[in-house]
Amino acid sequence: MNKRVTLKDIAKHLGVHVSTVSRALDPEKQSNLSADAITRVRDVARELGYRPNRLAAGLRTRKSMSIGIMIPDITNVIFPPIVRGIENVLEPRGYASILVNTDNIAEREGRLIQVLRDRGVDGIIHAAVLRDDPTISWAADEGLAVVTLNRKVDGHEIPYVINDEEDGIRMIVDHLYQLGHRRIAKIAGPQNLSTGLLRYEAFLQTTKEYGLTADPDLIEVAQQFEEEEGRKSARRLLDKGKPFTAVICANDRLALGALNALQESGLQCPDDVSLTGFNDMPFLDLIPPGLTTIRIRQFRAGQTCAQRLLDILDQSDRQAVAETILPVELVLRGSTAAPKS
Amino acid sequence: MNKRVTLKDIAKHLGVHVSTVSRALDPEKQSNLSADAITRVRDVARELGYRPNRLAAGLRTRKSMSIGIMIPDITNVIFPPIVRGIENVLEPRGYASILVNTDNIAEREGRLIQVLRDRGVDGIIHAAVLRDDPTISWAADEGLAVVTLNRKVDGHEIPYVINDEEDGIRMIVDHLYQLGHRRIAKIAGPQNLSTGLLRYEAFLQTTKEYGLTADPDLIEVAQQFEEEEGRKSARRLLDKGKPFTAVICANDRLALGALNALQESGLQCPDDVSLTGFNDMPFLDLIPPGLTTIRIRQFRAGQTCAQRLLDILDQSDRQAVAETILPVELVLRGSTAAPKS
DNA sequence: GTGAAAGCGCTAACAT
DNA sequence: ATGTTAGCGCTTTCAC
Repeated sequence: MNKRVTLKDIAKHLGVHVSTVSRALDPEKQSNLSADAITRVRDVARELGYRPNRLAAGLRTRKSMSIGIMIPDITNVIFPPIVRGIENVLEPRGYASILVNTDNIAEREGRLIQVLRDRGVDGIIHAAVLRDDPTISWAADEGLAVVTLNRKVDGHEIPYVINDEEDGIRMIVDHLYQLGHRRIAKIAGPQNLSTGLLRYEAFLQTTKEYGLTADPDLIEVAQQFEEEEGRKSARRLLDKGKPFTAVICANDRLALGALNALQESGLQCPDDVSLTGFNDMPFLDLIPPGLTTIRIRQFRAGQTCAQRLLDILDQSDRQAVAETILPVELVLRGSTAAPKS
Repeated sequence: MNKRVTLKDIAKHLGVHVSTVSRALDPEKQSNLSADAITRVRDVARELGYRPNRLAAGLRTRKSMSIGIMIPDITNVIFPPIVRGIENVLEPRGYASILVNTDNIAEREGRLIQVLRDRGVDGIIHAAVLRDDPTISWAADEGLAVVTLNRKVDGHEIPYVINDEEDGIRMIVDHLYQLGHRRIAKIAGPQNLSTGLLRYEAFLQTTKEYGLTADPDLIEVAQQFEEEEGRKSARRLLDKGKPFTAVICANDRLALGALNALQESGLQCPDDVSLTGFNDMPFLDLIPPGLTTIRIRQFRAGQTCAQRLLDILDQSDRQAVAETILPVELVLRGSTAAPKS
């Protein structure tokens, strides 16, 4: 356990002042130093195995070169690609990321923002999707650079990156409509999450445009984006006895749960009921009958978010592209077909 | 963008010295302070919205209260639960984690260890599984607390947490043997990863114990733990023309690829060939015919690793439980059955 | 072109 | 029980 080499050590070694060493090691400041001094410092630095102490530098410059990533839960398969996308952009620029999981609990989210701030992060990418929380606005007010993913925060000019949820739902409704479906049920996601709300609203809007009757009995709202909730919701739809030929689910996991419920009731997908998801999770293509879904480019969303954050960090005026809407894509698989009748 | 409240601000507010404020806010140091002073400081701290600057504290105490987590790739579904398990233990204790992805590239791994050290992490949990890299030993030598997951580092008393790979393979071989399989093929994983090597060695050892002939023509070594490699390896096995009734794959992804190759060749699983994986990835149960596999408790592995790291961090003597072997579990599904005859 | 000095915010001896 | 002083390692004015 040898003590770490500091600027002072290098300075002592060369008989120069620490500030000289500091300058020699900073590409920006080398201009006003003798070329000779620069090389000598660099050589000794390498020789002694010098590594800068970023905490000390950060304390002085008030830039920690670290950012916080807030997501609901890394074990949810849609988030790892987002995280990787973010790091793909940030890491080459010298930023480290501190990852925190909010579990969609407001209290936890608030606490974690504090934690991130205490650690001096320069910015936060907020991919957790609670619709109403005051803390993130507060963080932005406090001077932290913030970009949200999948959400707009009302009353604040916090830049956001969202996927085109509405277009996704539109493509699904259109696809089902073209196949001949007219009685389309909906299993919506939690309405306190922006994705849940947006997809639900888009469903209502689009079905209306297509002249489909919005039968309240054909709509269920799941409390969580989880298989079990999808199962229960589908059960409730079936129990009501109202006929339907297709079910649009707010995400893939709800759809997988619904699929399970249908099968338990002896219904075949897509023969008896067509089913759609949203997200295009990994491995979804391997699960029969293959879920028709909307593909979101999670990796790219992460990259884009990170780029927006860098934009803000680079230009101190804090003005950056306010809105970015990423395109989504319809993926056709075996779970949708023309209704029998 | 208001400037942050510091200890000095509180001190000025109360007309006391910063050190008094510092002490009043530190639960450990409150003993030798008047109860009155403590409450007054706390009240003002809350009133002004004081938040400690951990970078400054860390610079002074040489403890950043942050740790590094090194994994190959967070988008690999087996790692998120590990990460969550780690944070489940570390976060309540006030540690933040910096996550880095090595992509199993030695050069990248070395660089990232440096990055973590530059940021003053107190320790590293190393869940990347390259078998030979000098850098992690170097980090341990430098005084960083290190725990590895899934790997022992030779010649260093670095504590490690591993899953009982050998027992897993043994259970699989036994299961297939009981079913009546005698000609068992193997698709091994990359041999530069400890899991790849350990599972391969366990296969050789166990089949020998069971008196099964180790036909080199029934063994393929995949270059990556990926579906496509599994597919190719299975293809090569089939092309050789040697008969086999079962294939033990080094992990689930290789097995899924192999399954694909079998099906393309018109072979049914398990009717013509039984197939096994390793890990029990999420959603694996939904993919037909259901892969018989070994379940690893990833979340618990993460928790255990974190606990070991805390052990080291807490007791300065750096002596902790050197080895932890976690039990694994056989999960029977539809991909294994008795050979046709 | 380089040195001196100050200070980021905090903690930890050492006083009193 | 509290104040004084020093310093973690770095950057950055201001001198010369």
